[in-house]
Amino acid sequence: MSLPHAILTALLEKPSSGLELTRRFDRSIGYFWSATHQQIYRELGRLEREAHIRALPAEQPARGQKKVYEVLPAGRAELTRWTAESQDPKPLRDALLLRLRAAAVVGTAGIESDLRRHLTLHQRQLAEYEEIQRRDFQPGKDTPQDRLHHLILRAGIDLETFWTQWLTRALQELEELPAQ
Amino acid sequence: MSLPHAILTALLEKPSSGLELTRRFDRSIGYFWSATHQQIYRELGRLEREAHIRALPAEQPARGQKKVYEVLPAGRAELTRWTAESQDPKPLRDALLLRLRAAAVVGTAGIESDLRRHLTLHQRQLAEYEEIQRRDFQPGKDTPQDRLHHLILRAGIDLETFWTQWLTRALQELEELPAQ
DNA sequence: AGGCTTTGTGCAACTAGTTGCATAAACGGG
DNA sequence: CCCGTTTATGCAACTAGTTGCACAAAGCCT
Repeated sequence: MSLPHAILTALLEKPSSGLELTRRFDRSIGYFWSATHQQIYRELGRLEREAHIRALPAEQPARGQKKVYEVLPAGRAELTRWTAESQDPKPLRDALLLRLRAAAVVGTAGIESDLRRHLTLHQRQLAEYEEIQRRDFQPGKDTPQDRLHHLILRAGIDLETFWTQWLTRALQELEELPAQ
Repeated sequence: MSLPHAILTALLEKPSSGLELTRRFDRSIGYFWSATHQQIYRELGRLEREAHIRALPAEQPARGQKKVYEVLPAGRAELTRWTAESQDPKPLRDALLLRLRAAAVVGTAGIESDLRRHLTLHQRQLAEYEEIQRRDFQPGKDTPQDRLHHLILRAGIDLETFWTQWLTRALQELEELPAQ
């Protein structure tokens, strides 16, 4: 139930077309709420129907024609409401931990290479986040917005740090285990 | 695509009925792959149809009658295959980070109390994990199974530690922010 | 014996996300 | 001017997870 709110947030930051949104999701909001262009278009349709957003007037709004959306007051109100609403954290769901648990029963053969691959991916993601931090969060920039964005980025950095450390340890443990 | 494998793992650890599985999910596997009893029954049905598991012979298998399942060789083979298979980590999806990003646009009013609530919940979960660690992982127990289970538990502990630290910092930052 | 709660199983409808494909305009090169 | 690529929009079918409810047996209390 969060995709519409992710879109409202993105559109408030800057009115955009479906494709522009898709690209921006790939770079920023998508780091913690990813979406495909199909999802985004479907949701834009819904939000427009509910009068939370509207397409900016264009000359010839035809198929294959860029359509830029902006948020209406009702949309902003809904986002404000949702943001302040109390929501339960949803339980962790991680296939890798599950696989390790399965490996404890059927044997660890073959899982090591995938752990190594995951480690590389998380290291890469961590490097990307740190690059963003270096580039976008110089000591000078310090508006409330910057501080919040930095806080969110820090969550990403810390999570990726956790995974790289944990995976390193996991690989070490696997090595010490008697071969099965 | 992991629930059937979670169930196979649980059944290999110990043959069980649907309700027993549900309870065990609440205490162990469910910490990283939760499921409701409805999901579990549906999946048990599927797994039985595909001959990955079978119900242990009972006198009168009627509705409202306990049905204990065990894993068949084909089921174990499938679990072994899945465990060793290469799988991409799925991108982070976290509503709280999204809400904070929204708050950067529409204002942080009202979000603080929920952050505090989340902090309490994560602290509680952390305490629960640490209790399990104390109880189930004494220095003596050191079979390969124990080591893998401990490794998984440590992931849970480290994740909850991350969240408590990050939320503490987030609350601190919010306080320092000019009221909106 | 009659009703009340617990144990156990399960269906049906709904919601959210994913995958695969279709379509059209615009643009750039030969 | 045709033709392939890029930009842009979108539908349809599928998969997975959630929510709400139903129903039967068994035990337990009075």
